[in-house]
Amino acid sequence: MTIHADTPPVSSATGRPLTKRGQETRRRLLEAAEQVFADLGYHEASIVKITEHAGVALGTFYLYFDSKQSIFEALVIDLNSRVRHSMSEAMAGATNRIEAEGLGFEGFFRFTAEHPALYRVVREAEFVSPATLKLHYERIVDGYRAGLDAAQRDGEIAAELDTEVVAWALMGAGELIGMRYLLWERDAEGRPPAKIDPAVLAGMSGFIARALRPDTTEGTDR
Amino acid sequence: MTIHADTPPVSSATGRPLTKRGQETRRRLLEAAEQVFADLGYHEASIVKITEHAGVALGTFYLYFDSKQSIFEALVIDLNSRVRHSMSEAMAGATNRIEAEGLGFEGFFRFTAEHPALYRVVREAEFVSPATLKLHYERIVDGYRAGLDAAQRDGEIAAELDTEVVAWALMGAGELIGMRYLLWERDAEGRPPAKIDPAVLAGMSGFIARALRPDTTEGTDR
Amino acid sequence: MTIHADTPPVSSATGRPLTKRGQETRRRLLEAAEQVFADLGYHEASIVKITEHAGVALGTFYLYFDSKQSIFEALVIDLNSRVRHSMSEAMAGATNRIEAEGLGFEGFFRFTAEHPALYRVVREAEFVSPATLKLHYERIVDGYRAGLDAAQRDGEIAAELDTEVVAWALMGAGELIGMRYLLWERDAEGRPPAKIDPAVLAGMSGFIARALRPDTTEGTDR
Amino acid sequence: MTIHADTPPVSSATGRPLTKRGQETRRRLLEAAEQVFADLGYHEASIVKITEHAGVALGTFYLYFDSKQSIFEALVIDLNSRVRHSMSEAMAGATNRIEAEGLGFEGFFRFTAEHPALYRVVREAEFVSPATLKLHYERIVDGYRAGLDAAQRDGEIAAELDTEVVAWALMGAGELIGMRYLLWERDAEGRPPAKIDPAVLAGMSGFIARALRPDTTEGTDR
DNA sequence: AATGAATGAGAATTCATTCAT
DNA sequence: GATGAATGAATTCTCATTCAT
Repeated sequence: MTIHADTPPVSSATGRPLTKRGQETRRRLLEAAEQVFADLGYHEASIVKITEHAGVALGTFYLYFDSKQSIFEALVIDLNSRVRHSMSEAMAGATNRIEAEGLGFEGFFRFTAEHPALYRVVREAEFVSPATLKLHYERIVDGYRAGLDAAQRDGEIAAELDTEVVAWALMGAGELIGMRYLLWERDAEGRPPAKIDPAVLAGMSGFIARALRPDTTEGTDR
Repeated sequence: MTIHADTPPVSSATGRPLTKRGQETRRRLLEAAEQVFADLGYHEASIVKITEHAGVALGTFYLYFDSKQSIFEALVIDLNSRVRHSMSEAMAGATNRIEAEGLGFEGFFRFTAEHPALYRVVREAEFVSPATLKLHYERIVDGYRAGLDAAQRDGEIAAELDTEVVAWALMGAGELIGMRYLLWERDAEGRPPAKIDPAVLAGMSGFIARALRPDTTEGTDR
Repeated sequence: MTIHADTPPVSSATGRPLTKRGQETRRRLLEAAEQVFADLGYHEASIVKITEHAGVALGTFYLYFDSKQSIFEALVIDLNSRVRHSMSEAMAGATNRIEAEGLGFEGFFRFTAEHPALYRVVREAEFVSPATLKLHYERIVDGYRAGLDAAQRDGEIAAELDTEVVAWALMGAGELIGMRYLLWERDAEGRPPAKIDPAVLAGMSGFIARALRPDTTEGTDR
Repeated sequence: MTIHADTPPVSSATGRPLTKRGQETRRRLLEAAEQVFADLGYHEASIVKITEHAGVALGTFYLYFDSKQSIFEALVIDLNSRVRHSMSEAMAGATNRIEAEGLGFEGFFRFTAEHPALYRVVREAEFVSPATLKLHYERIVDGYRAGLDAAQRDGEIAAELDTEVVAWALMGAGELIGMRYLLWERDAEGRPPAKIDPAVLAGMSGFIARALRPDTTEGTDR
């Protein structure tokens, strides 16, 4: 579970650049935060728990982050860049847009299964840091939408679709499917599934394919 | 904003049946809680704020509810029954299933616009009371699914759809659309819209209609 | 060491009027605060120490005061009204203004000896609550000045004196004399004096009398 | 604002003599401390702020001073020697003792106007380092008193005055006048006065002159 | 000499819950 | 039924000081 930063100019809470040792400590705090937030949610998590998990003293936290909220925001942003990375990687092998959507969801679900923090943390962000939450969704939706727009231009999906609305709908669909079939699902021994049930993924992909496909017959769009 | 209980045998925290005066107090507490939770979210809300809003003394709260969590759960359940009522009412006028889905969403969005608490409160429930959250979603999804199953039997929607997966996807899609276009949207004066933008609703309905429509007669496409 | 309030409409931190029990608790907190601030100064004092001294729980403090600063301000104001009371009582028996000034100082020193908090607390107020400090000094100075003005009108003290400047000078003189000869003075056993050394008081009174006395001779000026 | 030390054998916290570079660093720390303490008071000041202001690293502080309290004491002592220097310089031109007192006050006020730190810092010393505070006052008072004693011997001031008490009284009077008319006074633009209002100085000098002047015999004054 | 990361005790403050009236 | 004073555990955050580099 490495934190690969979108934010290479890593700096402390006071804005100073960090020494190597400092960067290492900051990284440990972020990883601990991911774990703790994922396990307990934002409100049950505490800075004490994060620092204990990270193996540093309480005061050390404040060398790197201003507050619980600020590490939370850093984490959401980090997770966001990782999930998008995971999705675009998954979509790379697609031969057409509709297939790409399916693969994108697969990447999304894979990331979710491996990082349940994403869900928990993001959904709690609504009250904690609405702007960050918005940013998170918008970034994903923007990516979706760009793909849908391109596909529309190429005639691979129906021209009449409102790509923005569709992108938000797909985002929401994916989120709830992930919650239902990954976070809530338990096998016989009460363990969460390592990956999403292929049947569910197929059902989801089929649903999307049907919604997106261009209107039949001789001449398609508009 | 009346609380019309699904739970008519209203009783106090101690399990005793309530006098008329008691029922009135309980109702005022629930209404205050809806307001306060909607405004502040679960964690920022406090029992003092709820009782102040309700115009009763702090101690009175505990005559009616065991804890902060318990009034929260009561509220989620109440809201759930109200939103489902709102949706089925909206769907009543439909002439076919696909139209019904669109109308159902309209009802859902209308309720959301009028009761933003639903969103906020429900999404926070994940950590506060996961079982209640599950129950909330499952109740709605079950309704959806029953409709989809019936429609499938009647050939009004595609037979190959996995109705359970579709129901969860639609639930998620509706939730995020509502969040994006109702809760986050602001007009020029910074006021939230009273109802959802018809274009968005149309986009959403079209999206769903495309996804659900049966495959064209003689030869299914693709 | 009773707190006799200038502020009879005693109310809690939230502004509500208090029950009898509440008033009693508030009083105990103020008395404890006087003790603790006097012993330790503002910064070393802590709310825990105050509540322990008062024999109430930590949280109880916040039912009555917003913050450490707010109880401090309440205390300064209370002490101010008490010291002025003590001074005017002492001056009551005087047959002329110059004698009154001497007796006023005596009252001031007596109060200081009995309530060392006044000094300590007031002098620390400069950074903690400058407005309160100003108010404290101004109230005393205003009293002084009014007396001096009246005496001037009656020809009991020199007409050429700038009564405002003199009032501030006397206030400062009294303060430092009190500090030096009451707070810092220790007898053979290391105990503070119960009252000021009469010789010092005489020296001080003489000094003031000389400064204030009207210019000699036949006809007082103006 | 140079720190001209009374303590030429400057040494580090460990007692070692300092190199030239070390002396420079120490000086910068003291100057920064004067600024920071003056602006924020003792408790709000922090070592980080002092080192940042001085442009050195945090750890460097402890090469030169044992603790926050120790730099504070060094500063009080430095300020004390400077204010006394300023006063004796001002008194140098006097032709008699009573005039000298007036000029001394003028010097005191001038220093105060230029170095508001003196006040703020000294008055906070009561709890932080009582011994240092005592020392500060005693040094000034001793100077005063020596002058008064000499004047008494020469018959320039009244023989019956208790010079020690008078010296303390004058010290206190000067302090409060300075606080009131320099530190609290603000012109129309909210800026502090660069020097004391001449009318106040005259009022103060007159007050002192009256108090000190020898008793008439046949006809002394004016 | 200088640096700055790390420490951890201690401070203020909040709030769900209890209970005597 | 209703009240509201009291509780105290838990939380966030600060900062003087230490020490390895």
